Amino acid sequence: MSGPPDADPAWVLHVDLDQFLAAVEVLRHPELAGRPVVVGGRGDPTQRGVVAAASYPAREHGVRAGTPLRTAAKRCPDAVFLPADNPHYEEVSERVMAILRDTPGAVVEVMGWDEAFVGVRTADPEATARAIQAAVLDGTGLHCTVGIGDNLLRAKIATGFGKPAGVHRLTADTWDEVMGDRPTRALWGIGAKTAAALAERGLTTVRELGAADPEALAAELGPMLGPWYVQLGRGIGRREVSATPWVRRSRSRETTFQTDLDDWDRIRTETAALARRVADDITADGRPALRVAVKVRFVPFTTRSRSKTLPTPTTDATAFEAAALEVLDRFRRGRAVRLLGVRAEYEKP
DNA sequence: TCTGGGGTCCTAGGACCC
DNA sequence: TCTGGGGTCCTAGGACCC
Repeated sequence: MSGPPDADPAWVLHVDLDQFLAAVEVLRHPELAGRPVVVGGRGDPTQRGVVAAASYPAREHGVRAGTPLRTAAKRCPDAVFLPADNPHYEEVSERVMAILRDTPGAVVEVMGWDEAFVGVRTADPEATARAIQAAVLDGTGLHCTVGIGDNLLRAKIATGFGKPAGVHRLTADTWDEVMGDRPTRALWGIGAKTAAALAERGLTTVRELGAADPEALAAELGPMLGPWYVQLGRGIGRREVSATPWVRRSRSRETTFQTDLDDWDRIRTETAALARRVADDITADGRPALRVAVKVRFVPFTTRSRSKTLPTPTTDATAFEAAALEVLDRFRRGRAVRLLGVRAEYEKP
């Protein structure tokens, strides 16, 4: 499917909305502009919960996604705390994605509420990036950053250099110069645990990882993961943006309780309620569940899961609930519980 | 720092079958 | 009788991402 010889080159643009949830809240509460805004949980910093998004003024106080709300309130007492309003964010996100799809010649692959890859053929990707920024701002009032790359990995990483509201390009030509000396943690797909595991093997920088032996890492870190990490170190990744609609593999609901649960009857009741919510979701999806899983987080924070393949795939709420309770009863009782979760798994697409 | 909620994919061991 | 090898499914856990 290569184009004519003089066709414009293919580029991957990674479009990422800046401080998305906080920006959306400021849009509908204009008096909050310029103030530290923290979105997360029920919007009550005395309750259990973490920050889903913080505005830049809040980030200056060390508040970021994942910070416990209580901690955020200590670090930034002047912050405005708001509950997460997911349905609204979904709606705004849809409008943004529609704007991206209106980009001439664009293939759009949505990655989440606030980001998407856009594949385009052009001689001037920066111009396309600026046009997208202008269209998104004009259509929604939101700012975004655009990373430009010769594959998805590099475009995604480029975005980090363009924040906020900028455009940045990262390609094979500049990879080593820009990324070579950085820690492996800077790569998309390498988290704290993997970075530590790599460091134990003497691989601390992106350059070192890229020069590592894939076979050796396969033996130590997994047959697929090991070689993939080396590819990451080299900046190699998928080049084609896919517009194929995403097909979900599972549905889940979970709750952290404000006070720990001791009573097993109550734990069963709560599990049954979660199972019914999941059953509603799978009914809405119109796909039978093949498997049910129950997750229990015990005090202080030990998390365990149990699951079973259903004798018959089902969308029936009563059967699903009964199966969830059956799985729950396989846990050891007697320890206090802070979180319960129920998940349904679908057939592989 | 006292740690949400919703997802995806990979790994490894055991069961089971031929 | 004491011993193969491959394939697939099931299950639990880990790691990562938004």
